[in-house]
Amino acid sequence: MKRVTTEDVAKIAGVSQSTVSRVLNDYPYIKKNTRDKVLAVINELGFTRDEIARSLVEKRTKSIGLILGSISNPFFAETAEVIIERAQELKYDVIVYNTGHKDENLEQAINLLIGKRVEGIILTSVSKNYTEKIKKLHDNGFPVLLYNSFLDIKDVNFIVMDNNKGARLAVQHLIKLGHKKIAKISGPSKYLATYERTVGYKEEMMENGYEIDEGLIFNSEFSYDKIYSFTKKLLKKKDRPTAIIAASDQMALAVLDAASNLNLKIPADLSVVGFDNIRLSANEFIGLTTISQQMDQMSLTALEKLIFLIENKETSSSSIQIFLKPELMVRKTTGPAPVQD
Amino acid sequence: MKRVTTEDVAKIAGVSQSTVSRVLNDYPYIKKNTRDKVLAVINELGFTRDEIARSLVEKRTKSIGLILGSISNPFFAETAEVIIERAQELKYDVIVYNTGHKDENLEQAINLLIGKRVEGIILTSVSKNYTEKIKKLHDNGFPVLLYNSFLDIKDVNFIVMDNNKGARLAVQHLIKLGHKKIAKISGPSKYLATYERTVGYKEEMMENGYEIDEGLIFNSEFSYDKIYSFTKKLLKKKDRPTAIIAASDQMALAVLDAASNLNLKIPADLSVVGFDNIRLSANEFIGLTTISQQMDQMSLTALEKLIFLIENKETSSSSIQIFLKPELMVRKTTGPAPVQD
DNA sequence: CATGATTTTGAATACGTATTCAAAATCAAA
DNA sequence: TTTGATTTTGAATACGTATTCAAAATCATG
Repeated sequence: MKRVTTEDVAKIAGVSQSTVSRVLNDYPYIKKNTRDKVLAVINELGFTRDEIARSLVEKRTKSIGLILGSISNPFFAETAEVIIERAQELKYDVIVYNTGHKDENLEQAINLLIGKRVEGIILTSVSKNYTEKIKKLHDNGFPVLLYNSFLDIKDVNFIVMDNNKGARLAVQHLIKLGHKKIAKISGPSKYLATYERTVGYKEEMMENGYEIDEGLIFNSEFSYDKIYSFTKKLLKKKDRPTAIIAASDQMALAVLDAASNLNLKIPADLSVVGFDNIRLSANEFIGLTTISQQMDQMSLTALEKLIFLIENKETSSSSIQIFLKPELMVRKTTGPAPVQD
Repeated sequence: MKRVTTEDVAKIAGVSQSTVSRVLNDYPYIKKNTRDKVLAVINELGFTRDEIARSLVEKRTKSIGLILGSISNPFFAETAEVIIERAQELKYDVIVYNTGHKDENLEQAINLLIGKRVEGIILTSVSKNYTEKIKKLHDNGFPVLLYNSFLDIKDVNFIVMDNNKGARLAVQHLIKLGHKKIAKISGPSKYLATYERTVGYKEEMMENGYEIDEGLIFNSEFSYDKIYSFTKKLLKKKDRPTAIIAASDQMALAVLDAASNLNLKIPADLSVVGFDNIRLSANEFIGLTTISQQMDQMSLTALEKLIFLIENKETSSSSIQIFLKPELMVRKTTGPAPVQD
């Protein structure tokens, strides 16, 4: 499949390469006659412009990078969907990487994306270990946007939920329902969001006069199997918790699964709260009580802000820092605390 | 952020641009001395090779396109995850598009990807309307792989499940459980897979001595809301079906949701079978009976076959056509037919 | 139809890299 | 040391496009 170039088109149309290029770019000063001739040849040969070559001279690739923790988690999938669709509308394409929450993959993904000259990157799930790397990118004027992920860097662009508040909402809700033994299963401790939520949980517990039982706070990888088996172990204990706050809706599903395996009734025996409000949570068959992140809006904003950063790189210098308000969505997986023996 | 080029590096290191390029590409004949000098400068300046320029001369982009129907459907999300991760290992990057099952988006995505000079495309959800377009690509020697999607084109590469057989498995299972009124909610009729499954359904019904009730066969878009409200209407009827075969697990979830809303017990009042076997289906809390597509293997194979096609474009000419065997996964959403009044 | 303004075109160049070709430097052997 | 082979380097060019700059063609006006 020999590539057809503007040169080829030019030769056949009997004009110069520059003229062909002009036709492609809708230059004003082209005789209708030649334009038609060129377009005809373009059509005939099935010419398509080589965007790679174009990128080289334009110094623009019209593509962005999207680095996700794990696409199979609906939180990321739904995010990706919104971002990718909106990007297509804006004529950007999206190179997606999936880190599987592994730091080395994140590092590699960033490097490859920079090499491919993407014009900006949306990053989810950035661990504390990468603070320096992100800072350097940002300081170099490269548009980076942290999504649902927070780092302690001055001026870096991010869009996140107020994690502390989110955790507090979950705790408040459960306390109101009479729960005293509330477990918290968090994500890996390398994420700052994890830390903040844990702090929120602790603060809210204490402000309500409960002591913090460190034995009820866990960090875990985002692996279904790990959460599942871990939860089972937890729920088999004599003094098991009556409620569990999971770090994400997906985790919550694994928790529900474990509970189901032990024949615990939800919410009669156990209340479960998730985080994210993925679409599935609203499914009446499941009805997961959760802390909503306004995902659709968050991801749409993320994309648009990134594009804004890209297209106003020179002029604007202010950074974008958005905190979204979390919201409690009460559904079927939470209920009054059971009277324990 | 002025870009650092090999030229810049060369100047500072006191060598020629070609030498820098050679160092980057691990050419054998470079004096240790100069190599070290160059590498030092590269490091110091934070040089990263411009893969765009490289692509232009190498005539390779090391990137592929992935066109999905809807990433928020776990079937596609899980597929994407496997493909993207394996691609990263093989040093390819993946430009993802989401068509939302809209033909015009598919068309645009293909064009943009071709423009970006991706070396191959994995396509899901290709409607019949695009047979010609795909055929042309394929005939031009461009590596295209249809994933879970079938078109009536000679020699085109695809990897699909045996849809007819899959539908038959579902029907067999339900018939064995005593169901007589089995509804089939299919995807849009523009997909050949839809057609094949419907045929499988009909054939199996007839071979078991049941008459085909066209009033029990429906085509619907993959929209949660549509499926939900449609199913509710269907289930409110006096002579409602006792079992429903959905076109995908995600659809099945909407069906379950509708049933739940009507207070129908699953599977006592209604049996539901899905298609795909997304991970969530195995969740004990849900336990969806479904037809498994061996998704992980299917997507891994898809990527590797596409790469094979790319890297052996010249030599090999045989096409890749893989039919995977569907498998029935019996779980909690199917049970004996209720005795109806 | 001459003139100047305007429209239309082509030749040449740049983008950043890899590679060819030839020259320069180094080395080994006599 | 000289020779011939070998290693190491640089200059020039190509990849496919966009754009500058100047020349050619066309037009309007007197």
